[in-house]
Amino acid sequence: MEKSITIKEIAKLAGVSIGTVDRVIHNRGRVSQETSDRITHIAAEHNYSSNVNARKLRLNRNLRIGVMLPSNSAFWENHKNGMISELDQLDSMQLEFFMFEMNLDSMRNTLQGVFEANLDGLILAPVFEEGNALLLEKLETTSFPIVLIDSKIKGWNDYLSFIGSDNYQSGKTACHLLSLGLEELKTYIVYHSIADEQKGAINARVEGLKAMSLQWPNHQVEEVNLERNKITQEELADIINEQSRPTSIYIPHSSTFLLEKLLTQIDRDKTRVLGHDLISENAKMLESNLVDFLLYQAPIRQGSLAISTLYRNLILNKEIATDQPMPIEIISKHNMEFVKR
Amino acid sequence: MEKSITIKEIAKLAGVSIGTVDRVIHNRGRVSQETSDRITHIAAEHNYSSNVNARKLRLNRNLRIGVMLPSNSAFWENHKNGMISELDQLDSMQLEFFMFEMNLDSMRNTLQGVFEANLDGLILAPVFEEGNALLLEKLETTSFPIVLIDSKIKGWNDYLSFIGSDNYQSGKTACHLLSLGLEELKTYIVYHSIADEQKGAINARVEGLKAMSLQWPNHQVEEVNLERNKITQEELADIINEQSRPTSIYIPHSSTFLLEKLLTQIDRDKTRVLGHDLISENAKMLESNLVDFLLYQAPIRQGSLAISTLYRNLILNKEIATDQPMPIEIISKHNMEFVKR
DNA sequence: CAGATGAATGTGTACGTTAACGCAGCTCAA
DNA sequence: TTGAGCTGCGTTAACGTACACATTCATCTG
Repeated sequence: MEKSITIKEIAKLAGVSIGTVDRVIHNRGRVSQETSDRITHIAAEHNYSSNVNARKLRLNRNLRIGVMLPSNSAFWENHKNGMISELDQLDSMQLEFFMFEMNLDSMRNTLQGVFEANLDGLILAPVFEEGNALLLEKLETTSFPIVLIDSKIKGWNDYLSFIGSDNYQSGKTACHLLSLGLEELKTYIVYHSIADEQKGAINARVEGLKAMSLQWPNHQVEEVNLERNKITQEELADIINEQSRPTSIYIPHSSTFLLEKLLTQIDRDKTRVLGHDLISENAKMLESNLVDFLLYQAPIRQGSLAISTLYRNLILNKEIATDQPMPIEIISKHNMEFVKR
Repeated sequence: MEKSITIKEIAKLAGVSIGTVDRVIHNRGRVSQETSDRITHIAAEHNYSSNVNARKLRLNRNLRIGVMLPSNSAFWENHKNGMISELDQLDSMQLEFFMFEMNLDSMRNTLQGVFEANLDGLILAPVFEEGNALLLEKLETTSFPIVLIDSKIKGWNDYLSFIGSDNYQSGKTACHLLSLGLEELKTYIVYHSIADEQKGAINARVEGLKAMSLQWPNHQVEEVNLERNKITQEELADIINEQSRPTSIYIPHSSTFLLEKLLTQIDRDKTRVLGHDLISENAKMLESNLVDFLLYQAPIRQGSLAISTLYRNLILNKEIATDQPMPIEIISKHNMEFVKR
């Protein structure tokens, strides 16, 4: 943390005024090539970086950070809360939310808003895959840093940082927890009311679980989509209860709480249940022992990390890791209250 | 984030110069009571808070943060790394380490160093209980903020913030994981080479596990202290293997890795194993399936949180939560690589 | 050759806070 | 009576950056 050289010192070394140095540093032109080179060289040599406080004092304005998320989903509330509370702990930044629906028109509109807003940075959850082409068009022309959250965009890696967890791996973790201590197992992967924006994550999780289950011949896996298979929760409960083997239910998305009927009617002594995401409805189900574990990607922390990432980049001028993987947390009734931070 | 009033504005409102306002704010005296009251009143009314950037620019010095930890323990390495990497992401602070041994003389010496060092803040792990009286003496006279990490000090609550996890609760979590899916269970709590500074934590964990096990009559718990009971790992392995019931081994401290002999000789199909702390030796044991789970209190995050807490308090002048509980993380082979951050 | 043009560079000021310094006017002991 | 010291206050120079504006000087135009 040695002090960096100042523009004043550079000016003296280069034999010019600080105005000239300033023009070079912000390349605002109007400086001869010669002088410019000399200054650039000196700055590099002493690895100049601008004094954060002086700059902030001088500019005396908030950076405007855009947040572009799907609207109307409990899933993103925690991310938002994380961002807001982190912001509250920092300074010099303000948030502007741009919510989009999962369709092309909405995406187009929202994008227009985002890129007219004259932002200094953007936090983006590119979970609407069909809209990514639209996104890419715009993203390629931007100059401000972009933090991707939850998902990446195929074929584009000009982002500042990615924050998210590895869903494939969390599927494997799920498998491990479900089969722990058992000699044979039948696992039902149950889908119900899946939100579009979660589809990518769900697929990866299921693939992870399946891959892991193959390593162990006594573990049979079956997928049940309540809507598509036209089966009620009661009917499924009956099927599960008829199984002679130990069974487990894996719900690879956040709407675990919608399966209350199913879970109250199965034989919980014989069936282990694992869901995703610690939203409050799901927390209640842990509490009442309807669910054994939830896997959790710490959305509050993801949100706060997204903000602090931009703070560190834009305000403190720090290097940022391209990938910031989030841990997959295993939540049981007993550690849940400590996880919410 | 509306802008606060500036001293210049206060000065104008109070009809005095900024110098006077400054003296009042930093109560450096030499101001009449009348004037002082008037200024205080105006400042409060407009809830003045000093501009962080201007102050930092003016002072232009690093805050000196002391870190007081037990020396020579792998357990604290992660905390330190967390602090250092967080510091690297911030600015205006520098660390000074003061390590102590677990005896009164060392504690006395270290304390002397700490309080002669003219610090602006302190991060303290008060894990040497016998030394707490010594600590208290000094702490009561200090003016700088203190962040407690890992443990609190009985009868003293004048700290800025406490960062740590609930060991009693993590014992309960352990019990839950160990008994999951089983109809009866014999759990061996195994102690081996306990470091003094972990004793408090260990007791709480064991209490948590025992309390939880009482809720379930088929769960019998036995404690084995390898040193005190003069029993070898091989002998214990034999005893465990003779059990007809399913068994589990709970190691409530970080030196799980020292029990390799025991763990290689037990029947792993019948015995579930749970340890603490994701130090690299333990990680290897997860990897090689000698251990099923590790409970983890995220020391890297504790370290970085301690630093950012002081940053937010000292530099950004933010309110700080008195308690910052850390989640108890459950680590298995499959999510471990994502936890190390 | 006066005057305009424009490129290259210097100057001045502001951002808000801090703290050293200075200046009256006063008290009080030598 | 003098001057040392105190009280209450104002003034001012930094801190480093950013940017509007001013200055210089060479070149070009009519």
